[in-house]
Formats: sequence, structure tokens, C-alpha cells
Amino acid sequence: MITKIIKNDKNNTPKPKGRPKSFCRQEALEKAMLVFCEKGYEATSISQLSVAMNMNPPSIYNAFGDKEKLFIEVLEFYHQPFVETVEQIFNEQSDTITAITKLLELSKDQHTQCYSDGCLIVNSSINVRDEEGLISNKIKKLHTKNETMIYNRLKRGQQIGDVSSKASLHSLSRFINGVLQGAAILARGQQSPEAVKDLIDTSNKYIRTSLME
Amino acid sequence: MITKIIKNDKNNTPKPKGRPKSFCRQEALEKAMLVFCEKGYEATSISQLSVAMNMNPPSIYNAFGDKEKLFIEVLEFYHQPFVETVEQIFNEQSDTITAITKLLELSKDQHTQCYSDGCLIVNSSINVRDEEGLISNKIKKLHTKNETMIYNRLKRGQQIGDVSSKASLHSLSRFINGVLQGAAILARGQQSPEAVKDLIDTSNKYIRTSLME
DNA sequence: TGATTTTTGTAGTAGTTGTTACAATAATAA
DNA sequence: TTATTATTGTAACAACTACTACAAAAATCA
Repeated sequence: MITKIIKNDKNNTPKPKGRPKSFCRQEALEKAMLVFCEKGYEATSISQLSVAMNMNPPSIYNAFGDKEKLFIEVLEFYHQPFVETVEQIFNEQSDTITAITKLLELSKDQHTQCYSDGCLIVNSSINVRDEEGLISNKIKKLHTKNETMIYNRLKRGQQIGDVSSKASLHSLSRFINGVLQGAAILARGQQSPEAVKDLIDTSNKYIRTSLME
Repeated sequence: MITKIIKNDKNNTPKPKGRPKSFCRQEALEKAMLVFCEKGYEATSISQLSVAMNMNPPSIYNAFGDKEKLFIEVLEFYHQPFVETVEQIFNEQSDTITAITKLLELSKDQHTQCYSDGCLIVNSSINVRDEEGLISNKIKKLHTKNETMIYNRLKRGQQIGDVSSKASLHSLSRFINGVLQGAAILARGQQSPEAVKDLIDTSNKYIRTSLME
């Protein structure tokens, strides 16, 4: 038993037995993500995914389960880099107001580009109507994660002392979270870049005064 | 010729020739609206509409053209009462700040109810991807109409004198429009009523100070 | 009455949906 | 080599999609 494992597991990565996979999981998820972003969950068909991911339907089902499970994995795949970026911004910036401003600028930059597809999570929270189903629950978790990240950063600001103790952190983090989602819609709805800019900049102006007191 | 018209047109409503319609256009539009609100444009099928509207598919096509034209008529049917309500609020309230506050409260009331379907127009600007097609153009017009109503009311406020001449009306009206759309998403995404309340109330607080200067 | 007009319900079109049975393929294990 | 295992491509499934041909039905007009 032990020899077996040692034999096939030189680098802690034992060679799989059967026919080797002809796709890269990360690349496949990225291709799927792009289609889901553009079309939405329901409007994206397996055959469209099959073309984009360069995988035949049976391979997709074998690798990801079904359309629903694939989508949930895509949601996580989409969200994770955002979380990492935001946490980096929040850690890099010692000043809380600057940290929040950077977050808002990130959103503004993303959503003032031409032909933006908005945000997969926001789009999906509109589209998916599975009422306490797997996807809806996943989406709610992702929204909560975002709000919590913002809240925690504001809370740290109060501890550091650069956020007014009078500021209502729950209200503010919910407000910021709502504004970020609003910006995503404006972009997705092909409304003018000025609409996005004004929503972000006006919100930012308020947040600054609100954090300082 | 003239006698004909007089004969059949006693109340300016000549009796139609063929077999009489077995449906009320307004009621049919309302039923269709409810389904489109819940499911979205693409995810709503003709057979679902057929059941909801209590009309067979050929009758739907005969009366409304096709799914796209029906949807555009539903969009208008959905938007018109909103426009009337907003214009009534804007005319009733002589005070501009109160008028805007009432608009925001209207949105808050609508979107803090359980199981809200959000706003058909916002949902559709996420869902519909017909790139300069009939539906997208219609949606953009409706968004512009909303923004214009708000802008005009603020402008009137400056003329009356209860809005600061320093206030940037274009930025503010775009901000308010963005916030209204954000609130619709939060509701549609089944996020907490507190999220909607905080977005609206926090925005309102800022707008008040911004209008007074 | 009979002719005309419009809406109705029945039944169907061709195409697409998510999903899967099955056998060929390509790797490892003995 | 042979056995085992996992992934592949082909080809299909029933159910659904938007849409419509057609004839019966129900009204007005002459």
C-alpha cells in the first residue's frame, strides 16, 4: 500500500488512472464565465457552453455535474479574485477613507468601459428565481461576504480612529454595497458612463463626510 | 359613405365587424406583465403567457404581433402608471426636497415588501441583450424619461428658489436615478429590507443637504 | 338570407433545450 | 500482454421553444 503511493506520488500528485483530461479546469471555468456574464444563467445553453469551453456536453457533465453546479462553481470562480483585490486594497491602505474610495474607484473603472457586461453576481440575483435553491443561496452568501468585508474595514477604521465613532457602520456598509450594485446595473443597462460616474462620485462625497462625522 | 359612418358610429366607437374579441386588452397586458416581472423576458414562454392571459397563442399573436412587440407594449403599460404617480407627487409638493423625499419613500415602500419582483424595467435592462434592438431602445427611453422627470423637478426647484443654485442638477438627478435602480435590485435579489432602507435613507440624507447647499 | 370580416381553438411546424446511453479511446496497474 | 479505469465523441432522448396553417365560430353588412 505504502509503496504503491510512493511509487505514483513522487510530487504529491499521483498520476490519474484513466484517459487524461483534454481540458484545463480553470480555462474551462473562465470560458463558461464569459458566456454566463453575457447571456445570463437561463439564457445560456449547454451547446453554447460546449462551444465556448471546447468540451462536448458529456465532458461538461462528467466534470461539473450539471448546469446548476457548473454555474455555482463559476460564481465562486468569478467572485474570488474580486475578494482578493478588495482585501488587498483594504490592507494596503492604512487610511479608511482612502480604502473605501479605492473600492469605489475600482467599481467606477470597471463599469465605465464600453460594452460592460456588468457584474455576474448582480445580473444573477436578478435572473435566477429558484427561491431558496442552491444558486440563490450561493448568491446571497456572496452579497453578504461583500457587505461584511466593507463593514469590517469600517469597523477597523473606528478602532484605528480614522472613522467617526458616531458613524452608523451597518447603514454605511449597506449603502456602499447598494451603490456598487447600482453601478453594475447602470453599466449592464448600457446607460451613459456619466450615470455610473455620478452615482459613484456623489456617493463617495457623502461617505467621506459621513466617515469624518 | 357618410351615412355609413354615422350609422355605425353613434358614440364615436363603431362596432367592429368580425367575431368579437373574447379578452380585455388591458387585463391581458396586466397578466402578461406579472409573468414577465417574475420570470424575465426570455425565460417567459408563450405557453406560460397563454395560460396567464387566458388566450391561445394564435390570439396573442393576432392581437400583439409577436413576443417582442407584446413585451414592448407591456413595458409601456408598466411604466405609464409610475410616470403618472411621480408627476402627481412632483406637482402636489410645492417643496422640492419633500417632493424628492416622497419619490424615494415610494421606492422604499415598494421594495421593502416580501417577495418583491423588483422593477420590470431594471430587470429587463439586465436581461435583454438585443444590442440596439427594439426592446433595448425602449428601455433606454424609459430610463431617460425617469431621469428627465427628476431633473426637471430639480430645475423647477432652482427657479422657485428652494434648491441651491450651486447644486449640480445633472449629477444629482443621475444619482437619484441610480439609487432607485439600486433599490430595485436589492429587492429583486431578496436582500434584506434593511439594505433597501439604508440605501434609500442614506441617499435621501445626502440629497437633502445637497439641495440646501 | 348570404357575403364578408375578424377571432377563435385545434393541431402542428422546425428548431432548441438539458441531459444521457454507449462505445471508442487512452492512460495506468499487474 | 491483459485488466482496469476514466474521459472522450457520437448520437440520441423527451420536453420544450416561438410561431403558424387551417377551419370553425361569431359578429356586421347588404
